[in-house]
Amino acid sequence: MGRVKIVMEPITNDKKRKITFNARKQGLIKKARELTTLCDVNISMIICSDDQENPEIFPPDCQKLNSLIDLYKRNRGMDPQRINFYAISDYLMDRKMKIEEELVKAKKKNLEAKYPIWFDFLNNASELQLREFAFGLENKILDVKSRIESIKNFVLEPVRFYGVEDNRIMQSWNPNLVKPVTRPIITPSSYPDLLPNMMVDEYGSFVYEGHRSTSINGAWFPPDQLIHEYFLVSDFAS
Amino acid sequence: MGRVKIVMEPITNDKKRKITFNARKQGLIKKARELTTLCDVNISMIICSDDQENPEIFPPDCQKLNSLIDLYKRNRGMDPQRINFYAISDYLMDRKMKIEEELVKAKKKNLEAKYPIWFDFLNNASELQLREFAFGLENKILDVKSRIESIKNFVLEPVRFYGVEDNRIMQSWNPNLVKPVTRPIITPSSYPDLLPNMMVDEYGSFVYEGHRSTSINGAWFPPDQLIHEYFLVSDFAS
DNA sequence: CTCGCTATCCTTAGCGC
DNA sequence: GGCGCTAAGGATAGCGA
Repeated sequence: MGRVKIVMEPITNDKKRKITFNARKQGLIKKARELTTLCDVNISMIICSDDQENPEIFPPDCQKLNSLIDLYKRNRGMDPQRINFYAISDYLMDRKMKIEEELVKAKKKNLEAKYPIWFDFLNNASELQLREFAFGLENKILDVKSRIESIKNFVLEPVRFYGVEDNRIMQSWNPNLVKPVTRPIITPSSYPDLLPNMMVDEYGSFVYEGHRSTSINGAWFPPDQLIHEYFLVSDFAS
Repeated sequence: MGRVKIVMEPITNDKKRKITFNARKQGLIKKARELTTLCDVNISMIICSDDQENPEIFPPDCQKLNSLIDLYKRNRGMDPQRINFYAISDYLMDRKMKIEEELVKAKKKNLEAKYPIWFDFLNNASELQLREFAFGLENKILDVKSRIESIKNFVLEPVRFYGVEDNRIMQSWNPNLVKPVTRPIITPSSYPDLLPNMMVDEYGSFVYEGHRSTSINGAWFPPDQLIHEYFLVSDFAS
């Protein structure tokens, strides 16, 4: 966009937010219209801002909007097994995009630098230093890649729900099969970047929207580590 | 977008359409997510393609989607006066954007030419020719401007519904007050660029989705001319 | 508030793997 | 099918009228 790169966080300035809202709303609707035209698909959209009295809709024809809503409700809306499946994946999608953005930024920086710093470094470093440095870099790359992959896989499939019973990790595709926790107690302060609604129950499990998540050997795992851990233990769990 | 300018018409090539659909769907969802984050608004979206079994939704959390649909239904969906108001405005929005695109293109062309042709023309033309030419240009500009304005005003407000009774134009904000036509008969072939579903009834009125539009003194008016005509006669009609 | 402008960032069509 | 790349078109933040 123009002039500066935009950081993805709520705009606090009222006037600026309103202007941005109108501009981007127009853009969004144009994109939806284009997708509809180009690919012959049906799109319905409801945009609801506190500043506006009425929700904005696309397409402008109410009947088409309603018929698509009905179609959706018939296919999926009434299926209780699907409800809430994507509650966490939304959060993870943000994380994934942020990580990928960082990767792209890092790549770009390297390209822009075009190695002049590298040659200086090479001339002044011992072989051991170089090996250590390369090893550290490779580890970092692997780390980032595996985190991206685990998040990607996790997002592409429906979210699994986790619980802990008798020191074994329980997981299920159906939230109803994971024993719900009735009394959430503590918000874990050691991980301030956790899901805002995530809490810890009296058994030491993560709780999200009434269902247990997991803790392993008494250690707390932020959601992405938790997923990674799941992939590690899944081989001998099934 | 890349390499070539895209014409806004359905993509017939199956593979290409699918690829474009996926790419643009991603983009659309990203834009929706950004708007949500930046401006703190609620957006719900259902994307339904024939190629996919399930409709794609945004946000991925069904509950949020459902609650926004409910909010919309409470506010507007049940209001019969609003149903169908925007059926024509969708078409007009396309027309408006096409006209504006042409304007921009023409402007650009003039700028790029940077007047060399003009000076040649000026040197070889008589004063009368110049005056006539200027007059013609001014008229064209006014014409385009008024068409854009009328379409713009029309789109910004709810669509009015038209009918003809006793040689007088009838218009109403409520489609139920315009006498519906029960037997649509002829598709007007003289205006191939009319709304695809628009037809002419036995009384010589345009018919769109069961409601009369208008004809004046036996002449057919394409939708935008029709609107222009409405604004001209409205002064002494009320 | 709306419009136009412009610099800059973002999206994406086409291509190759 | 997907991924990565690149060039071109498109969107838009900030500003001024």
